[in-house]
Amino acid sequence: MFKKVLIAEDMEDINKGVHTLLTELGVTQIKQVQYCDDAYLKIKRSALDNEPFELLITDLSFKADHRSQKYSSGEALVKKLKSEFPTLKVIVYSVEDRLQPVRNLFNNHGINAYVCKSRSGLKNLTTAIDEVFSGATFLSNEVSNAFNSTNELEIDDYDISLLDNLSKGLSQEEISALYKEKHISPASLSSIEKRLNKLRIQFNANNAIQLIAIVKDLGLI
Amino acid sequence: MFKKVLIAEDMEDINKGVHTLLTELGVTQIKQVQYCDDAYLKIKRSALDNEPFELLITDLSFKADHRSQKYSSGEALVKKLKSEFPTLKVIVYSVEDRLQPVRNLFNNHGINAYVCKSRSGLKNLTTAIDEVFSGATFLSNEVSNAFNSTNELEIDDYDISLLDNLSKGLSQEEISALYKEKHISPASLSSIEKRLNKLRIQFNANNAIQLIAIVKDLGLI
DNA sequence: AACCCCCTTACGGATACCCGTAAGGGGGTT
DNA sequence: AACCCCCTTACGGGTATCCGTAAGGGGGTT
Repeated sequence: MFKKVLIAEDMEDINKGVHTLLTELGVTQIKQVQYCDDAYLKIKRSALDNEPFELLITDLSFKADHRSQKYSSGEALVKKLKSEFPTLKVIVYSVEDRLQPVRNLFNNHGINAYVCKSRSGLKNLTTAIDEVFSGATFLSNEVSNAFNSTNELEIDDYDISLLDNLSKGLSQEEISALYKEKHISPASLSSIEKRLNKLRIQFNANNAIQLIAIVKDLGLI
Repeated sequence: MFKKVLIAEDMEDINKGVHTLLTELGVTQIKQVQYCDDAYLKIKRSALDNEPFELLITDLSFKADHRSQKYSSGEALVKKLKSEFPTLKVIVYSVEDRLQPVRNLFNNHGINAYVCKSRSGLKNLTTAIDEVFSGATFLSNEVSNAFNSTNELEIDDYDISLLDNLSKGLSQEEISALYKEKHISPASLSSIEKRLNKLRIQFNANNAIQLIAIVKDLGLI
């Protein structure tokens, strides 16, 4: 079993619950932090001291408060840590159950497990820790179809950018002008109309208003 | 202090944390449930047995699973309970920090306290329990300006209905026709346009698209 | 090179949205 | 009754959107 584990979780009750679990699993060195920056510093410090953490269990969302943070989310923290300490195992433990963010964490940041906080969250977390310790990955069944491929979308970053700009109040013509300026292609009004038309069909929306409402609900923007 | 308290919270780790807290506060009879329907049944049962619960601490969101539920959210549960057992004290303990839902819980359902889950969640919960026990109400400072009046809005149910129909893809003309059919006033296209114009100004939106994006973020619809 | 496919772009018409102006119609005040 | 205020409604013009059609252009195949 892991010997040295760090828990990053801003809510004290959950933090306590995970700590209890780890103790039961026989982890001897458990540290807890409530801020992302503290997590980074602790892991950095331990690495320098040649007593590195083997596993990080982290939440995704950390409420902002008076302390200003360099890393404001679990995602930012994981991104930084995985690039600097590739051997560190990371389990994300979050309520987030949208597929897109989960895919992103695996594909772009290389996390080792994703566990949804839920009724059986702690049980899943136990399994995840076992799996990760044995070198495998783990995915809660709430989000198990994140890699089902056939699922939703072939919506790319361009589509997201389009929807995002729309939701910010830009007209399609303004988006066109913006893309021409930033040399993003396609930039013509006509192409933007076409792309939005495709998205409307894909999401079964009558108009741009409903389209934005739908993708907001899905958490795409 | 309260003698008999029920905790309704689907996540086992938090549930456990709250239980520990209550024990430390000297509450002798603590029951825990992970489903809204169980909460209702337990409270009903205890009332019939003349050993009623004095306090309910409940979450708002309960993840749906295989068990179909009559009350799917903490709000539905609270609404039902407060109408049937007006003397039951209710503390809502949730991550939700949008002002509108909080206002709604106090104004329409008569809850006694609202505590945001956060770093200092358990501490706030302790205060809330004390306050409620002494007959007062409590509001986490994360949402303390829910009743600041000068804050946002005088947006009424009509506005919400308008925004909701817009987000469902209806054109303004279709909404007009719908309102005429359902005898909702004002129903004319002109009035609907005016109302939406007011909302756009109020929320600083360039167009209907951005307006919907904003009110979705605020959780108004 | 000639060909084909797909993506980008341009244009035009129908519809919807945005905005100002103005007329009708209660409800309360004098 | 006459007046005023506010809300509802009607109408018209400008702009944005939705949607079809068609022309240009790069990349790969024969």
